[in-house]
Amino acid sequence: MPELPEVETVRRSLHARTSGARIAWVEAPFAKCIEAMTPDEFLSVVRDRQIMRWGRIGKYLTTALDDGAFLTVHLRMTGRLVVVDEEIRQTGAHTRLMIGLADGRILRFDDQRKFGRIAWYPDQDSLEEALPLGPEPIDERFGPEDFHALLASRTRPIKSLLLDQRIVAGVGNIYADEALFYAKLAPNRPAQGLQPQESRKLWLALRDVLLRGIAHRGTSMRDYVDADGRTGEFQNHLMVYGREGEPCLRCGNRVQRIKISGRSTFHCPVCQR
DNA sequence: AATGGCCTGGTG
DNA sequence: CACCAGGCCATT
Repeated sequence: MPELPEVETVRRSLHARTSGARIAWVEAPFAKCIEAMTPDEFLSVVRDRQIMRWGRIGKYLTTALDDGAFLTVHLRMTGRLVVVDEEIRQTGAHTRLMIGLADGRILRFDDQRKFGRIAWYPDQDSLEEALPLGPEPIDERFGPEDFHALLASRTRPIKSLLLDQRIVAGVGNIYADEALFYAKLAPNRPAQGLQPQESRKLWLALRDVLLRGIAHRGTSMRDYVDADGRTGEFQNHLMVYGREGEPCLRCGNRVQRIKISGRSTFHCPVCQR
């Protein structure tokens, strides 16, 4: 499930492979994956444009084109954006969109569950307006007091806030559970009940686990691979996520699974308080 | 704030 | 055969 570290890993591999490439053609076996446009309309705005650089905002991949326009790609659950070297238009079973590059390669968007979306924006302002996201937790300008202020006025469980992209951008189910584990906080604690020293611990844990996720090139539970088709390896370093019934790696008690905001939530009821 | 819909492959 | 996974959006 691509969260901030996975999307950042894809961004890096895409940038290394496709910056400077020119778009030649588009084919959309699943037209709905393009937001608010038909495939023909999409082709008309991206044709012959050069991909300048790949960026990331929260879980959105962004790409700047040479005419000032931007594309965004959201992989949602099962989306993959891979660069295919063969000139053959080889279609995978779940290929939803192909962006043909002038050099013969293909930027292929595969998505088993059809949740992922690509969008085009004429400029940076319209892009930012369309994505009302909170601050990046790994942004240097995002301090512990900023984080505490976001939590102070809210009654929802702390985990719900971590998952809310308008509060902080990029955190999903895996890294939320991991950060709460490292901060030793129960996921259902009301956000406003956190003491400044507790929110500071969570701030630290969140940044740490996201940066380590990036360093390990993301978590591959089932579908996730980067633009080169490589899996990540942070799944080998998870403390609680997916470990229901197994011993807590800190205290030995059983990891429990509960539901918060309709999401499976893995935690240790003994050392997370 | 909580719930349902979008989706499809895998599981019980 | 029913149900679950889950990010995000729309609806209540």
